[in-house]
Amino acid sequence: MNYWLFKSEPLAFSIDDLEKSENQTTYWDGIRNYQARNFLRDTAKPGDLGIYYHSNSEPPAAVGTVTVVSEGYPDFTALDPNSDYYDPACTEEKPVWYMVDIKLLKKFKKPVTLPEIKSKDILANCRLVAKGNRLSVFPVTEEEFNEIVRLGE
DNA sequence: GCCAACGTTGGC
DNA sequence: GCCAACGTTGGC
Repeated sequence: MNYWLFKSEPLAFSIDDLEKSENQTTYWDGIRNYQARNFLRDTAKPGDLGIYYHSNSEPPAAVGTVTVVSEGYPDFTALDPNSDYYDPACTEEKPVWYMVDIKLLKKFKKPVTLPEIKSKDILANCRLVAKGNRLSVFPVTEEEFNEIVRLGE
């Protein structure tokens, strides 16, 4: 069982978009960073839990919880020339990029803002608050996950 | 809009 | 293999 933080710009795909999706499930596409790719391909498993986080929003905030509902599998948007995420280096045989499916568990009653997260000692070592963190998916500890959930309820 | 941090690219 | 240039992310 792993715990993750999934970061998304709400203008691109918000938690409300996820809520409106069929079965409140979506494929987490567009990851084009090798470290994040490795997490999705090699480590993420069905049943894993995650925090859904809105970046580039006012304020930046954790807004809910999700669960992983698939193994990592090739991100087909990389093969689609019409996709923003098209990567001409990818083929069906060598997909390079991977994604997982995630399902909404619960929207927080109140968003847990980045300043609030930064104010908690328990979350001081979370990668989210690490300087220069740019990964759009990364692991968090069970304690960090539970603390953010507690703050959001 | 600015800029720090970081990943990637490509010339050498 | 080095590293400068460039693009992107994301908080502020």
